[in-house]
Amino acid sequence: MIQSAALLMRERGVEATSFSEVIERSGAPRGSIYHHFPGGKAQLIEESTRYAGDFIAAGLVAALESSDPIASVRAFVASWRTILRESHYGAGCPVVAATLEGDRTPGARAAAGVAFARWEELLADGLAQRGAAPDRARSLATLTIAAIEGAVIVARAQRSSAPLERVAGELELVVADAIALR
Amino acid sequence: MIQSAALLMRERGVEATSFSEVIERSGAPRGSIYHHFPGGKAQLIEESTRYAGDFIAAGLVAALESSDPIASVRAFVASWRTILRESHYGAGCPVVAATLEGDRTPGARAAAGVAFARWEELLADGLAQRGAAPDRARSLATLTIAAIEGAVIVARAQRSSAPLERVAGELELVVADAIALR
DNA sequence: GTCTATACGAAGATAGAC
DNA sequence: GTCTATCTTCGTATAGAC
Repeated sequence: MIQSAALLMRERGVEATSFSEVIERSGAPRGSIYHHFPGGKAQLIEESTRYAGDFIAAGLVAALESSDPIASVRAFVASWRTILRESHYGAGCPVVAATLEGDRTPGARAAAGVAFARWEELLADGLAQRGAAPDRARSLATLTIAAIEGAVIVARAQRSSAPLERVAGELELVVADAIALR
Repeated sequence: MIQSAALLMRERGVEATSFSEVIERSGAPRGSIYHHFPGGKAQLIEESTRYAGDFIAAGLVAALESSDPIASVRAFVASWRTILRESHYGAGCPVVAATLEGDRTPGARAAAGVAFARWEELLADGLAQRGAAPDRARSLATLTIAAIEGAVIVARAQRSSAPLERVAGELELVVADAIALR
C-alpha cells in the first residue's frame, strides 16, 4: 500500500490520491486500512513520502558508486529520464508532491524536507570525496537536486525530456568546473 | 476569481483549491461562477495558470531591465524569496502546481508548459543580449528556471530559504562563467 | 448577472460482525 | 485482520427564480 500510494502521489499528487485507488492498485484488502494506518490518510502519505525518499536515496547511492562525479550526475538524471519516458510524462517525484500539498499533511511535508536534506548530504559528500571543491560541495548538491527536480516538472508540463537534457548538460559543466577549480 | 484561484493554487495545489474558497477569498458572487466559467473548475484553473504565467513573465521582464545579467538573476530570486518568507514557506509557484496535478486538467498543464517556455525564451534572450555565450543561453535559461523552481520546493519542505540562497549563489557563478567564456 | 436550492458523486472515517 | 455497511462531509455542477 505504501508503495502504491507513492506511485499514485507522483502521478496525481497527494490530494488526488484516494484510498480507493491505493486499494485497487495494491490489491490490499479494504477492511484493513485503518488497522495498518490508524492515522488514516495522513499517516499513509507520510509513510509513503519516507518510503519514496529512502528509495530515491538508494538510487543516489548507487549512482555515486562511480568514481567519476559527472557519471554519477548522469546516472541520477538517467533514472529520472526513464521515469518520465515510461510514464509518458505523467509521473514525477512523490516527495515534491508531498511538499506542495503539505499544509494539510504537515508530517508528509516534514518527511519531504528530511528526504531532500538526506539526498543533499549524500550528494555533497560524494562530490567532495570525488574532487569537488570542498567549500562548494554542499551548494553544488543543492543546485543539482533542485535543478533536476525543477527540470522534471518542466519536462512534464512540456511533455518532453528536452528540458531535462539541457539541465543535465549544464549541471555536468558546473560539476566539471568545480572539480577543475580545486 | 482568477487571481484568487492562482493564490490558492500556489498554497494548496489544484485539487485542494475549491470553488468555495475561491469565492470566499475573492468576494465574488456564488451564483455567477458558471456564468463566467462555463467550463467549470477546469476552465478556472487553466485561466489562472495562464494568468500566473503572464504575471511571473512580467516579473522576469522587470528583472531583465538591468544590464547586468547576474543582477537580473538576483532580482528574480529575490521575488521568490519574498513569496516564501511572507507566506511562511506556505506558498510556491502556481504554474508548478498546475503541472503536477495536470492529468485531470490537461489544459492547465499545457498552459504551464507554455508559461515555462515563455520564461525560458525571455531569460535566454536576455542572457544572450547581455553577454552570455549565445550557444549556451538557452540551456542556461532552462537551468536557471528549473533550479529556482526546484529550490522553492525544497525551501518549502524545509521551511527555510537556505536552499534557495545556495542555489542562487551557484547560479550566479554559472552565469558569470558563461559570460567570461564568451 | 446573481440568487437559492439541490442533485449527485466521491472521499475519509467509523462501527460492529466474523 | 478483514469484511460489510454506513455516516458525514464536501465538492462540482445544475435548475430555475429574480
